[in-house]
Amino acid sequence: MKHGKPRITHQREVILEELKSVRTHPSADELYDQVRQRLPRISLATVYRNLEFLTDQGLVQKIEVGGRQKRFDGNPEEHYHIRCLDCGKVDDVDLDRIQSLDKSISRTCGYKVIGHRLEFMGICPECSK
Amino acid sequence: MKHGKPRITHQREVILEELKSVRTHPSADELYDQVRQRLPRISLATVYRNLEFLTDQGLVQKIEVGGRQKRFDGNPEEHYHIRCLDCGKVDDVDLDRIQSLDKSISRTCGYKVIGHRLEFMGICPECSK
DNA sequence: TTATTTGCAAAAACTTTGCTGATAA
DNA sequence: TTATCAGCAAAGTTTTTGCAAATAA
Repeated sequence: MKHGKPRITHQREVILEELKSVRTHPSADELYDQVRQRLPRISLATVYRNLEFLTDQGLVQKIEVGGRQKRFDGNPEEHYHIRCLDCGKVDDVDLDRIQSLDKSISRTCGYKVIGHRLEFMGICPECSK
Repeated sequence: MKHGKPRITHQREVILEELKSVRTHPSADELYDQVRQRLPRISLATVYRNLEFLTDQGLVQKIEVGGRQKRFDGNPEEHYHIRCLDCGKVDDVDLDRIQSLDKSISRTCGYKVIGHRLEFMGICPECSK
């Protein structure tokens, strides 16, 4: 974005590995806690900067679901999520991306449609009990 | 939520009127600027508190699209939005709510599905020029 | 060597909260 | 009258940034 050739730093590798190792969709500070178990002296700013970097590189994705904090997903493929309205957990949803939506909206709204984001909301099995 | 019988204050009325009067989807501070033209001594905290109140009452809705700030919509009916990736503007999208999605997800993911949110992303006509 | 990255601290951006006086009913 | 609400200021939460030291290549 603003710099020259990116470097592969240890922090960067560990952040990517840890994010890819979980199926949850952690916020930056949750991932920070996780990464600190391997790199106790890492800073939260480094986690934020690298999550931004990895997102720009297309290696992970930033997901902006409801709630206050942004979350990150080790799977860069576009897919949909469901969020528990009780505990806030975010899971993946098994539904093919609906390509036809973008085309149908392009025809009606005057925007150049680039993509869409679909998020389901519900109560997870644990919270349902 | 925590109080007894709500009152109809002047601030509350003006905030609701102003939000209903625009088709944009202002953030709290944008609406604050707008409302201040009629109530110069209102505080941003009052705007935040009343937007929360009006949302709880189902008179408006809080929309949590991409970007940093939450936005508010004077139309409480569920509908979809499209956001310009260039200027950040949010418009309504003319597409019926896809009820079938919730049912199909209920069958596959174990969640009790309550609803969904669909947001399109694109470039608005002005930014396309 | 040297340009990029880190850690730290400070700032920024956005939102919520405590308190006292004002006000709707 | 009185419980709710507003305004103000302060604090809380999340994210970003400036800078000097560390480091990948």
